[in-house]
Amino acid sequence: MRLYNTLTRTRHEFTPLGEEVLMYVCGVTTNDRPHLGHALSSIVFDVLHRYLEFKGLKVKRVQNFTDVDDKIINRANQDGVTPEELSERNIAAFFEDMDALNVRRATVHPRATEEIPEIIAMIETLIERGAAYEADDSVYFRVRSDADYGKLSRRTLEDMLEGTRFDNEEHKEDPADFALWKASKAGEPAWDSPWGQGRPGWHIECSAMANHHLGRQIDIHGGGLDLIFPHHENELAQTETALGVNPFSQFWVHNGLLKLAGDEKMSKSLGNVVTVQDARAKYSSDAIRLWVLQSHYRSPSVLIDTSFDQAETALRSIRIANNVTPHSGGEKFDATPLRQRFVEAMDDDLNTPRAIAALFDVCHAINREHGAGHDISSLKNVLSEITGVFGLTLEEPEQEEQVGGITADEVEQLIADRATARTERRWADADAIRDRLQEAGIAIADGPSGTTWSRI
RNA sequence: GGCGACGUGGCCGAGUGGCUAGGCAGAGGACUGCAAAUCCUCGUACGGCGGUUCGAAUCCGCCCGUCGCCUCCA
Repeated sequence: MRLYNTLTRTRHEFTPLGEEVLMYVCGVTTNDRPHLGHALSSIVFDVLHRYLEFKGLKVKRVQNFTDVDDKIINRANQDGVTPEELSERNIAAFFEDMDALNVRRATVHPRATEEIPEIIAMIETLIERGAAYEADDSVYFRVRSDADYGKLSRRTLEDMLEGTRFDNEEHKEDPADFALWKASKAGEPAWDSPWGQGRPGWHIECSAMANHHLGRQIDIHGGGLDLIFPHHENELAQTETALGVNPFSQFWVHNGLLKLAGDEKMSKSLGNVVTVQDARAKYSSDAIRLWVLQSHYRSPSVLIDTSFDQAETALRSIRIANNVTPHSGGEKFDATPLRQRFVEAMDDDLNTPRAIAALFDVCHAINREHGAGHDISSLKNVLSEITGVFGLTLEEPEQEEQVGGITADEVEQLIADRATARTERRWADADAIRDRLQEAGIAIADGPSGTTWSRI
């Protein structure tokens, strides 16, 4: 398959370096519950993982938690809890939300605070190599020591310095240098280090965790577009310098960001953050995933008020096709060309919108060919392969028993009553029963072999 | 200021030179007692102005508009 690589700004053929695909995806900072942007990113890399497995590859995926930083400390103080408690709570929330969205867990979910020895060791290596220096109990990366610095975000140090105000309160040699280790203030979480009590900088965590769990060179490094600079630029510089490897990651894969109607960015300051919890209270995980996958992963995804409703409606037709039971006999329909369309779309830089078009065509073919008396078992197999890669469960939405909630037995009884009314041509009575069922959230369909029903 | 992305039919959203995207909404038809679902058919879209070309949504130039990053960020 071909994948777009932010480092080269082109698409090229993806081949893992070793027997297993090594993939590192930047996870969340545990200062709050996950929002839809986190869900979007997690779903994208979950689908990439699933698709690589579909292609027969073994995948080891690591997704970290940044569980110590300024935002966590501030938020914990504000909420009157310890940073550890806050992180613990939000890590639990992350798993709760992502599990609900059917995002498969990574092979390893390391936490920065549990990787302090690895982080310190890497910082020491950087100092030994002359790429880092201690100043005022903190340690900084010497950006000028890396001739390649800026290659991922394609900006030069001059670009960065121009038009940017660096705070120079710290004792940096160069304003563009960044912290590897931060001396802690009183009352802040702190670990012992050769430079005194402190905590790791943001970027070095990922370098250390990727190295610890995946090795010195990896295949795919993922994250949101907003992480390219400075996070990934710095992570790349550190790792390539410390480990003497180039490239640290074959592919840098970045997902586009979630936007709201009116091209507005979702952000705390605008007060428009939609949490995963809020979204899944109203919509199925399938609808959220389908919405995410209906636009290309590198494009910005614009969430409008009808987005999830549209996805729910679209999903119903996929479920209907999924519920069709193939005839045992009949001419066999060959689903290979449709499967091929799916594969070609996914092979082309994970083009899920085109892959979804193939999925809907599979659904239409199921209905059409089954209606024509053909054997659709191969279509059903392809449908299940595709929905598996997309992580769609196709479960009927669990609906609370509505006002005048109704049991299955009662539904069967009402349908029987209606059948009687229909044979007696009492159409008004029959329609009244149908209306009543509809109000209770039951849809019925009259088919050649009788009436079937489902909760809507 | 630097770097980058984008502007597609009512809405969402694929598509990098000729060949059906797809979804939602809508219209007509088939089926049905009527529906629902399903199936068939339909919209001839590509910000504007030029240019290149036999041919452009797709390449080039200019203009208009929108957005992202530039040490909080998936």
